[in-house]
Amino acid sequence: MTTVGTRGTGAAAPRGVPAKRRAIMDAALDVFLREGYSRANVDVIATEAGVSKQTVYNHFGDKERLFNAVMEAARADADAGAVVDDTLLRRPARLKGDLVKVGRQLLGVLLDPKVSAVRRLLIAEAAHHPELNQPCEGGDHGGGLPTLVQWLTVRVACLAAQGDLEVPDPDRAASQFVALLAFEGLQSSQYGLIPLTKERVDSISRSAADMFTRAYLARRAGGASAPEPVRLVLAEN
Amino acid sequence: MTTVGTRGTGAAAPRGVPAKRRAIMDAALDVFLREGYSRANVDVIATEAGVSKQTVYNHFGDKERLFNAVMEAARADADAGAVVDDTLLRRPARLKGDLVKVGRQLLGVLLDPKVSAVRRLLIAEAAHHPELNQPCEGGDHGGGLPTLVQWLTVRVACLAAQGDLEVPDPDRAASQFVALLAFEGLQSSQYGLIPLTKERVDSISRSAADMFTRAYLARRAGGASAPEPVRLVLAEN
Amino acid sequence: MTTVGTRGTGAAAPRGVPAKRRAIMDAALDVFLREGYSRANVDVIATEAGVSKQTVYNHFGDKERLFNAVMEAARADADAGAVVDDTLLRRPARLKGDLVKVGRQLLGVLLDPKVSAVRRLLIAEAAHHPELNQPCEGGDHGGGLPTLVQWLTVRVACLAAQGDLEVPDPDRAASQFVALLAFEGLQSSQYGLIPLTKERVDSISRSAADMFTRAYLARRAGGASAPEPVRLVLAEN
Amino acid sequence: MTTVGTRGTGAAAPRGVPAKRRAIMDAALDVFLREGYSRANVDVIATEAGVSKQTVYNHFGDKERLFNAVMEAARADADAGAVVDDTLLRRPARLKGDLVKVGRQLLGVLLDPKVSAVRRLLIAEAAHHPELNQPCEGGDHGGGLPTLVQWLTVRVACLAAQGDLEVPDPDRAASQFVALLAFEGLQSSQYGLIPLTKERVDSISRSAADMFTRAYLARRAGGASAPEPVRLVLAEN
DNA sequence: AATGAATGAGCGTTCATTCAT
DNA sequence: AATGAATGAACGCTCATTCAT
Repeated sequence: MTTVGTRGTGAAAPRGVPAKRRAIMDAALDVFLREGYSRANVDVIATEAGVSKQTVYNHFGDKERLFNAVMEAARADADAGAVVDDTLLRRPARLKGDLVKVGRQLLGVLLDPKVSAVRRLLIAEAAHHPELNQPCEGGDHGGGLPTLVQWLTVRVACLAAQGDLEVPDPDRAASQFVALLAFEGLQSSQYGLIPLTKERVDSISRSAADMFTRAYLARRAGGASAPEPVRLVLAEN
Repeated sequence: MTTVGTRGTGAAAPRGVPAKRRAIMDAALDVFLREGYSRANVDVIATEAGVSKQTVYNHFGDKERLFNAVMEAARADADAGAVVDDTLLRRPARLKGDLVKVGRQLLGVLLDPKVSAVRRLLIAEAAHHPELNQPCEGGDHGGGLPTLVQWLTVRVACLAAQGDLEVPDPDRAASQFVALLAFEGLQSSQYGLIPLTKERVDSISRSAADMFTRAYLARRAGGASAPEPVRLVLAEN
Repeated sequence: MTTVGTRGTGAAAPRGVPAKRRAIMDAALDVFLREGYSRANVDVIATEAGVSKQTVYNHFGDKERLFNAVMEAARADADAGAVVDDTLLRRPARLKGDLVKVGRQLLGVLLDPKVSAVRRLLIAEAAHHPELNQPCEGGDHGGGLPTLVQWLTVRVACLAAQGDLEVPDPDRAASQFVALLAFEGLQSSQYGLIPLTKERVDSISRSAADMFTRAYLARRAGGASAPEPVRLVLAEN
Repeated sequence: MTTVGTRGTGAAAPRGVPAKRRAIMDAALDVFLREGYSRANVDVIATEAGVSKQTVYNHFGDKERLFNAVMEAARADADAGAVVDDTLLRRPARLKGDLVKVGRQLLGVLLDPKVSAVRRLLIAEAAHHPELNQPCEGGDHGGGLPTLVQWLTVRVACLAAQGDLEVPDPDRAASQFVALLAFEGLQSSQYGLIPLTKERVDSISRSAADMFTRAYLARRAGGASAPEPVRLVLAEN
């Protein structure tokens, strides 16, 4: 028996159809991200995948469908990787500090080179491949943003329920925090093309956390992160 | 007289080198925005410009330089169009309402179909045409954002100087307001691909204005723009 | 059975890769010789070879490499065809007559239309394709000259060893005989462009043979073609 | 008066029609020799001549006629430059040495880079421009060979008349001497593409002179240029 | 006579896709 | 299912030539 099943001979060099399909998709993603859709060359994809060109066509029909399959998978991957430390934002006393940490982590996944390349490609090809952006409502461009916003929404809602935050709409507040981080981060890094310095990441995160706490931190006695006397004055009213 | 001089009969059909150059750039912008860089066909550009292909090459050397020239001009145009009503944000009593209006106008210029197409193309080609995004620091992608932020910074600083706002850094605050608007707007509209409903624009603008005022509105007696009961409740504490 | 295997029905219409490669090279040689390198049109070559243009590029990469491959093969062919009657120059008594015959045959292969066309093309493109003329030392331009000179050198050396010729350097003498023939022949025929009359060929051959015998024939008794008394005197030593 | 006649303002910068015609021809010759006919670009010629393209067309009609005019002039120039020291071959005692000197000079003019380039171009384009080689009978390819042969013929005839040479046909003998030099020189130098070392030139010249004297030197007392012992023996008679 | 702009045909090369094995 | 060879349609760019000034 020469050709074995998918996991026949162990993990060393998986053979068989699924492995080839996977190799093609990996190579295709690389090439599409590197070159863009129309510059990408099916020959190059086949070569980098180690298969013949016809095999690519047998599996995916044409370049367009290959692209769609690859980008869908890429976005799923990006979503899977969009996680932050789940222990954060659980202790009110550390709220602002945790927000900064959340910001740093979020910028990390958001500006990850591969995730960024996916996002740029989705934006680039949005007009020519309408089916790409339909499924994901809210118009996410490949960074797992909905996942992150959802997580943050829950945390904000909890903090609000505990009285630590004063938010009229936790979902909106979560989105706003992400917006502050993401917009600044994307603009500064040319949509992920040039990496941000650690200082810049910190600065962006602190700015966002600062505005967020200014806006939504509950104004009660001992608010550590709201030392301004004006608030006290306001409270007197 | 059939053939007129260079500036013969007026604006009806301007002749001469500048007019041709202009026609080429207009056609090229159309085609590039419609098709993207590598899909764009120089033949089509020439035809749409009403000139021969070699005339395009005589003027611009090659496709790449044509692209650069066109995109540079497009960004300049976008910057020129990036203006909001300059009478806004001058009367503290109307601050929040004015912020909402500023937001609506800003989203209008930001999501203008052509401006959006330019931005998408700049993002799409950033990796292959590094020279495109260098000049503009802060990494602007074709929406005249720096211009708008600058204007807003001035207004914020004035309001802060009058004591109406309490902002540690007017530039940062202006950027944040824009970030709230722009990120939400871009995500919702697929980077300008699908127009936003008037309601969505209003919603985004109000959310941004709300967060902004929550964060930065000075808390002094008679804060007209902070009528939320929550604060009153808060004041009672 | 309509479509046959690679080597199906014999020589009638050979199929397969080698046959196509050969067809391309044949067509390319024809076109290059007819038009020169830069006038030659790859489309025409493909059509004359009965293949598509991309097949040409699959096999040879680009026009330049196709040219190099074709010219190398053409020179090898020319060398293979560069033979004269090997029974000549073996009998001293017929030396001069044999030299004339050698001359005629040599001019025949030298001025063969195809060989001449190859030589003209090699000369024409020498400056633009330096790799073409490097391998063959002595700077041969496609007529198998080294082969012929080598053969002649051997014969001259043998005759000298027998005392029939008096040559200080057989190789040089052989080259000189060829030079006399070739230069006159090439000049007269416009480098093979216009065929030489039989009379002209004879005249050139006789002149060369005459000078050769005058210069190198041993001066001993009975030298039919050397009636000068000096030679007789010389023979007495 | 701004534009003056051809020699208006002195030799510094000749103006006027003839100067322009000359400038075009000079530039065209450069470009044609450098690039060959079909690679040569009329735009480049015009630019190098310092005139506009249309001026080229006004003067010469089209590329073909420009080429013909230029090549005709180039051959005339080459003929004009084809001279050797006219004091040579006048003293029998120095005959062989003078032949070597003639050979060196002849190789010098024959392998002059520009003359060689003209020759290569004439050979290259012979098939496509039949009118180029018609006028000059004997099929000369741009080196002034007929001129040199003619001069040499006269000298050989004189020497023969004096009894120093024994030549059945001075014209043929002169051609043969030139053939020995030229063929070897052209082959060795890749038709003038790579310069010959001084040693190689000497070697070629001596070989040709040696064969020539062996073949045609009159065998009488005092043959100064035949130092071989056999000849000395011969001289004793 | 001279110029700069313009033209249309053509060329080398590439690419997504399909046959034949 | 997989391969290597083949295809035809484009595409970016160039060039000899001409028009309008």
